[in-house]
Amino acid sequence: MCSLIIKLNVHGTYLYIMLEQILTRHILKAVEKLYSFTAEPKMIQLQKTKKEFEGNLTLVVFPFVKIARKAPVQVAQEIGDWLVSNTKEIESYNAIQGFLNLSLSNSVWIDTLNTIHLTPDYGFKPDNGQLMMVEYSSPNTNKPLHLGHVRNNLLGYSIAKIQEANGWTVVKTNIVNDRGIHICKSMLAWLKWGEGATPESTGMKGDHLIGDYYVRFDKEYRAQVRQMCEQGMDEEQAKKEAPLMLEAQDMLRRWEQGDKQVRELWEMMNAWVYKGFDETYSRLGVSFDKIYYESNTYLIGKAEVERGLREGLFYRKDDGSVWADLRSDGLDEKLLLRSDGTSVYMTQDIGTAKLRYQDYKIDKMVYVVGNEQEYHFKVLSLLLDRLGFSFGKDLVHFSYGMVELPNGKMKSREGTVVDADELMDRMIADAKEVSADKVLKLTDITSQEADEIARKVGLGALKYFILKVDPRKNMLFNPEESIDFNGNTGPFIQYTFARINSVLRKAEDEIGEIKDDVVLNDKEISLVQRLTEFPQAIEQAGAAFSPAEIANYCYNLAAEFNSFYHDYSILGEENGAVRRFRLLLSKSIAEVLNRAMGLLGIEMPERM
RNA sequence: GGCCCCGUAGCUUAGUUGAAUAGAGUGUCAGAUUCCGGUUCUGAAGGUCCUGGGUUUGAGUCCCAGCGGGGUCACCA
Repeated sequence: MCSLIIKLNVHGTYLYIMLEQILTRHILKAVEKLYSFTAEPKMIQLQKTKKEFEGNLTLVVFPFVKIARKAPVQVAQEIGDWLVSNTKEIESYNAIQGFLNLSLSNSVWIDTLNTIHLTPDYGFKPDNGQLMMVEYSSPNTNKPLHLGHVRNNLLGYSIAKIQEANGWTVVKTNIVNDRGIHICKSMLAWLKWGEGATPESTGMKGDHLIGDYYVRFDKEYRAQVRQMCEQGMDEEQAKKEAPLMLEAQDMLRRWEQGDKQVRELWEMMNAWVYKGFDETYSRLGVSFDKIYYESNTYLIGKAEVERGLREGLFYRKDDGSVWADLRSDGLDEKLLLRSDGTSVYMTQDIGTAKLRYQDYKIDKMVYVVGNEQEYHFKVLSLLLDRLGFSFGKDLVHFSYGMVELPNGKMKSREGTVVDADELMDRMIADAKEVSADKVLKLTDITSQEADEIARKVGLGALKYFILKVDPRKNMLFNPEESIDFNGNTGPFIQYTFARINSVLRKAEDEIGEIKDDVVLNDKEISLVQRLTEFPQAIEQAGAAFSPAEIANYCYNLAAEFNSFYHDYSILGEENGAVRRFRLLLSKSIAEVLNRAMGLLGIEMPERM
């Protein structure tokens, strides 16, 4: 029997032509024979049959009604008749209005499941020979990571995994904003009020220690401004002339001049922060292949802007500032160098791009940055294109919505943030509490294993909570309400996985390829059909830059399995052939769930 | 004000290229479980898909206008 899934061996990997494509071909042929019309594949609209109707896949026949010049039902019947008598995959049909519901033969499903089982990397595409760089995280070094960064990191890591599954070679990168006035503020506050405090002396994580001085600076600075206003000074003027601000600016100048003392302090404090970040990243389970620092790229950016100036791409105003005129592209004029010659954010991004382009053959550049910076990336795209970077024009700004608290936006300076480290601690503690009595039932478990399970479940809940929502949407996080562990959540899917594994452990020797002698029930068919949708889910998630689509797929698959599991026994099934089928089905589902959740950066516990 | 994004059950949300009676979760109420592991399953209740036009055999989805929310338009990053 010819396999329904055609396998083409290309460099050791498989290409799939799944159910829909096979059926599409059959239908094209049917239309050709019946109506002497060569239809385009685009006209074949196949969708999953709704559960209130009989069938697996449904053809929408409206597009052919005009060609056939017959009533929709009649067209559906004619195509249905043709398919049943001329193909071996389609066993029966029913036609309701303009909808042709097709039922596939039992052996199709068995063959499909066997193929999925025997295919390594099922659902993943072969190498497309192209390189995609994904920039994400991009922290400032003056404060610890908060919930907003968590969303960024999870989205960035996940999209990198998803694009890898779509055949790209992905380089994950991070641009650390390690220079600028904000860092000088932390440094200055530490000098003034730190009394030599170090992470070692205080027992604090370095990033938190520095963050406290950033907050301290702001507090003292505002007090100064208030005082100056009380003495009759205009607020705008006070903000500019407050001694603390002047000192910070002076420090930035000394930094730019390479002042030894300032540079040493800067390096010491940054090292503390990096150590703290590394810990957070590692707990969060994200990583980078290459890290860039703005202190290394801003000068390159300046040089690029000056080259653009020489080549007539940009122009200089009387005060010495350098600008790009983007009005012909519907945008405005954009500052590239200040009148004192120093660089701005845009300059740095140009420099970073240049350096990356030297380091890698980038075919596609993706920036994972909040939607508040959409204008910036529109401009950056135009500027890079003008400067001759091939990836500039088609760069992707993977723009995502803000995480809001019940009382509005998070503000680091005001201390109204949900700290990333604390949040992870809390999630893991919650997971531990929720599972405490259940884990105790697993008598052979060590406390170390229990901790590991709590870690996976707690982080799984957090990650899924964030990744399941459409990245474009702003999301609300209420610190008062804990993240759920029931319903459409990470632990729900993890639990399904753990449960399947529990079954499989008891029948390992029975798992393997199955023969064509089992008649499947509706839920089994539906589950196999779900499995066939996995490659599509990956493709769509990649095209739409949406980890949420993977999360959705996982939920539907897990929910459907649980319903099946409730209705039918696997190990208790007496018919050996049926039992073997159910075992293989369960195993395939567990594998797909595991791989899919892996694309979200979520680890799956074997037991929980 | 210009430009961009969002608006679906009380809350959180799914709904790719238009397609059958708009799906879930949560919360509320009512049930199931001799267990292969109840973080499960089944059911009830809950909808002017922001509003009004338009295109179409067919609109939550596409187009136009408006309303509401957010963002952005810095010699900040």
